[in-house]
Amino acid sequence: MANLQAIRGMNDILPDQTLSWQYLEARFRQLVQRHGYREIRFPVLEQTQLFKRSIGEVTDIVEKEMYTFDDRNGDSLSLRPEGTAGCVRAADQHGLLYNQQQRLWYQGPMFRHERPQKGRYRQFHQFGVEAFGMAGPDIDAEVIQLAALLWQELELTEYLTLQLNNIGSAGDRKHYAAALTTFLLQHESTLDDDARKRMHSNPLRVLDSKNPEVQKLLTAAPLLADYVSAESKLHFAELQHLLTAAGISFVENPRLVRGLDYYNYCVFEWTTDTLGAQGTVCGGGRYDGLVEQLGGKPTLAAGFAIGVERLVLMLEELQKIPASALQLIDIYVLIVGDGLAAQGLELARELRLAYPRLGVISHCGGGKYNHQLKRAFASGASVAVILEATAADVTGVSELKIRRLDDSGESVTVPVQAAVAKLGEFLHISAS
RNA sequence: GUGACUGUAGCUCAGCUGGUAGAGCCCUGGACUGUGACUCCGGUGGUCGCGGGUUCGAAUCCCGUCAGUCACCCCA
Repeated sequence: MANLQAIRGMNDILPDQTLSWQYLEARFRQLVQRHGYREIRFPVLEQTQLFKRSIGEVTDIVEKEMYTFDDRNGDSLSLRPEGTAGCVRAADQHGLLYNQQQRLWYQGPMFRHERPQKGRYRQFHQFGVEAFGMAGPDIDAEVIQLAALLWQELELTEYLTLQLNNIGSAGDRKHYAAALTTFLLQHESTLDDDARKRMHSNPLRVLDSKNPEVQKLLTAAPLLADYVSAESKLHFAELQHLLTAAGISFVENPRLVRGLDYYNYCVFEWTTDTLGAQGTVCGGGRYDGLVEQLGGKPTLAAGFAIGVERLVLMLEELQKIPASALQLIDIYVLIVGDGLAAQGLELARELRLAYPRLGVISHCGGGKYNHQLKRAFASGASVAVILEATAADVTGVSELKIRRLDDSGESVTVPVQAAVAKLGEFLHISAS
């Protein structure tokens, strides 16, 4: 096994962690479904062309981060680096977008070939929602509010900041990019290599350069805000109004330019400073042109994606996972002595039947009293039920003991027939 | 793709200037003829990431490689 390891950047999620994941997944699923979003599932593998045409040829994702390879028949396939493209393809292919409104959500692994670091992995997971056929800004606001509600349920609101920007239409940005390039060309000598390269391939990305020299220069550069259409400004203003009315605070960030080409009008990001360098936990926006770009009828759309690993990291570091979500086992049945296996199994079955929400383990593998009690404590259960045979009882016992698994050691002895009811009393719950 | 740091038992780590490996935790058996966590004694468990090189001899030095961590880039 020593030389058979997981692929770099692809993590095994072990039992200690899956409880946190399940907690988060349950909260998210419940929330989106209460908002009328329906789940869609689509393949992990698609034609490479789908991602090139949606995300954009000159984006980092397509240029250097996709897992791309040839199928046996020579077709170029890629592991999905994000969810929106596949979601749109699937929805359109099956007619879900034909003159309809749709609220969809998805969940699953995505793949990008990047150098792993905290909060960034080659296989990572996203929750996403996509809403089609609505002109917004009301739907934009709905989608953002959905995320805000999730933070609230997870008690993360105070650690997250919403950033907004209006990036206009694709046409607006083309005009702006031309003006920006002209400006940059005039000051080429003060640019660094990175900026000089991007100036031609994707000039907007020069805007978020971290080089102070470049930033200084940019204070004199043309502003995107001067090039975006009046409609997009109206849309953006109305969205802000709706968010304010909903009590959702935000900051405008004119430098917020997302790495995927398909966005238009409003884009947004939720960021945190609790995760180190990878602070973006959720990103999204409106993408009205994408469906048509992929060959469908023009369809309005908006959505976002959440990074699951990053959220789990936040929840764990801030200790926001409720203890109840981490306790799987409530009752541990000790079976001490020979000949009690059948009675022990039956008792555990009855307990599970009576208390469907509780976890019950019945001890397997025998062992002495001490050994089994130690296991009971280790399981995290709050109560032990102790079946014990004396020399005389070889096929069953008539009494058992219920013992609290804490320092008090409080216990009661009851007839086996009364065990189910007595246990409920002990735990302050009632049988179903 | 670039950089810095790291890689010794399941886990956390020690091993000084080279002489073929230890501790704690965990697990397990027993001390106290049975009620976990305390104390004491014993036991299981390691190709020292992998591959080369230097050397009489390398966990320890050199090179390469793989992996981890964090950062750059970019994003979830």
